[in-house]
Amino acid sequence: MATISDVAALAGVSTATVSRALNGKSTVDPVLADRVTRAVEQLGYTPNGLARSLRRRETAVLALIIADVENPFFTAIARGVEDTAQAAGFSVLLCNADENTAKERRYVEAAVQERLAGVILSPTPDSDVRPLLAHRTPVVTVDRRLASADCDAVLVNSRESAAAAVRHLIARGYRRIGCVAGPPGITTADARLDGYRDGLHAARLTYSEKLVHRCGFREAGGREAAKRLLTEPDPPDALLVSGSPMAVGVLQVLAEMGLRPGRDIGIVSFDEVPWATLITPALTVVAQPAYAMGQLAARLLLDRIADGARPPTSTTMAAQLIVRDSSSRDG
Amino acid sequence: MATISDVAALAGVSTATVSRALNGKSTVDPVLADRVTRAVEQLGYTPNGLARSLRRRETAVLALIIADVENPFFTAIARGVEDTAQAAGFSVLLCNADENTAKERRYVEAAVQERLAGVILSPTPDSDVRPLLAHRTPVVTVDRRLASADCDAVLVNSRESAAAAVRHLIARGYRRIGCVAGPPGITTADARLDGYRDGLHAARLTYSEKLVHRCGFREAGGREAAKRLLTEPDPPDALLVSGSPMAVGVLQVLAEMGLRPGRDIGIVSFDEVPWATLITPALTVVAQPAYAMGQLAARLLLDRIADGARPPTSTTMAAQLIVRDSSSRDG
DNA sequence: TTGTACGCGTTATCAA
DNA sequence: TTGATAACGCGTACAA
Repeated sequence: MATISDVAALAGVSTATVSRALNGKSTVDPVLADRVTRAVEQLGYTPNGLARSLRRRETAVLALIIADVENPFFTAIARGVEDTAQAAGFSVLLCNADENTAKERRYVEAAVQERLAGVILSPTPDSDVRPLLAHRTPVVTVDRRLASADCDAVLVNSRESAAAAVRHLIARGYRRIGCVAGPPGITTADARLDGYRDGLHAARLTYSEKLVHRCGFREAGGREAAKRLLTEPDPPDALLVSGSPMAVGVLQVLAEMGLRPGRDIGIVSFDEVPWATLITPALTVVAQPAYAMGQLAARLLLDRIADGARPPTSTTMAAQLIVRDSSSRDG
Repeated sequence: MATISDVAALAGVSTATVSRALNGKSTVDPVLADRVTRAVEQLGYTPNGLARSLRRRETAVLALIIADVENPFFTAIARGVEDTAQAAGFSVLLCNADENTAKERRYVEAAVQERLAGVILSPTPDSDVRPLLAHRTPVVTVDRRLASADCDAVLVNSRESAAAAVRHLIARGYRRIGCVAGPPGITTADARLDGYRDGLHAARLTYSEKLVHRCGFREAGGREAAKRLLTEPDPPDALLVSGSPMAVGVLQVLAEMGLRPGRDIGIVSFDEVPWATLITPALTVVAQPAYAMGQLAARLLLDRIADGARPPTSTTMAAQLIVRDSSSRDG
């Protein structure tokens, strides 16, 4: 593969001149610049990004470490990150941690090794970002917050929106409201559960552990939770569900049991999905601004890459309750 | 940040020994190896992947360039690629080309610059992989085929499965079958349209351009197509749809027009989705083995990275028609 | 404005 | 087995 020396030789100039001509830093004689351009074309020369990064001591690559690539919420974040990064000339290394601490750790270490410019992470309870901090790699968390929070965070008002969802269900006449929550320790899961309690409390309804099931965020978790909660002696008459893959599982079980959302059991789920209005009754959701969250996370990270000294910020974005018929008795 | 020299100095050995101790290539005196290990820990040393790649003249990073990160079909591919790559010690740079030639070209050039080990690509009609081939970067196409096909390809029997879907609709009594197809030039879109014609032809049904609408693969495309086809004088009584985001658009329009899938209009869509059984009637689909396609594409690429000389292969995987009620008059 | 020469942090070669 | 040293390909002082 052609190197800068080959170009220099063919153009009859020094490598320094080639470098300058290509990077347009210093001014070079138009005649020489032209010779360089020709030589580049003739040789099909492409600068070696590795050598360049090594020399410049910086990379134009971000890592985005998310819990599940197949969850539309996270892919929307990814698109937001990617669009923003791309516009700034950065690439994005998408890492699927798969809710798996070991995989996440490998990715964190790879990010350090490859000297990536920064990392956007949706952390789990056992996330360890110390390798990143130790090497001064900027970190921004998205969706979830880190216990040892010494970095920027982009969050959603999960607690408030969960409470609002519960209040909505109560207003619609549901009284025995259950909660399908994510695993303990995951900050959004905990926050939504807190909001759920807040909502009950505000209406003087009593909280019961029998109405709560904590499970994985995927379809299987939703199935498991629905089966468990709905076969109890005194089952809930409504459910707050903590994500769209979970909601798929819950809705499947309801169908199998012959329960109709809305009429038989009120349903509100986190995350807007394209099929929300295709099912009958349509699904009431708490829509999180995933794309905007990704954009903001990327902007914060790029910002911090440019200025490492800025104090950490924490931004909370508002989710929006979209009322449809799955939370209405006559839906 | 600590370098290999720092480690060498602290351990009282040469950098060569440190390198050998860390890479376990040659055998080193256990005593020295131990001193190195301590020094590494004490300094929090992490090898510089850039310098290593530069010296070794190879990278352990693949690029996956796909048309749309928010399309579940592609994210399933991505997961297959990622799992396989990860197991082999490779990272995956996920690039969202967004059905946009310019973005794709930037990514292709970045792959060359960064000397990535290989590229997996779902090409558009104007994809240009010459920069990759020119630099001997291995390429595997997935889902779609490249005109100038000098690389491995992982495909689906799109034409046959489209024909099978049409035969199924005919067997269910639909006679005026329409097709919502992707943009011209995209090989899967063209193949599915060919299969659609095959299916009609086998049943001696006449093909009419009035029954075909070509549009983008996203929700908006599906909406546009459905509106157009269903407001014609003699509208279709069934539709073959070329992907799940498209299907969402089509189904929305049907709902708005008060048409019930199955009874009023038979529907078969490409790509299995988790919500297929949640809608009423449940959606008949042509399920493509996306995850397996991703796995295979990654394996082929890794294989070719190891042995560039192997002749190009083309693998076709079978899609599966999953019959549900949206293609049944009494569904 | 241009060229020389050095260093970025590794790994590989070659002697010892 | 170990160490000194030369690349890998580029950017950039510094001198001309």
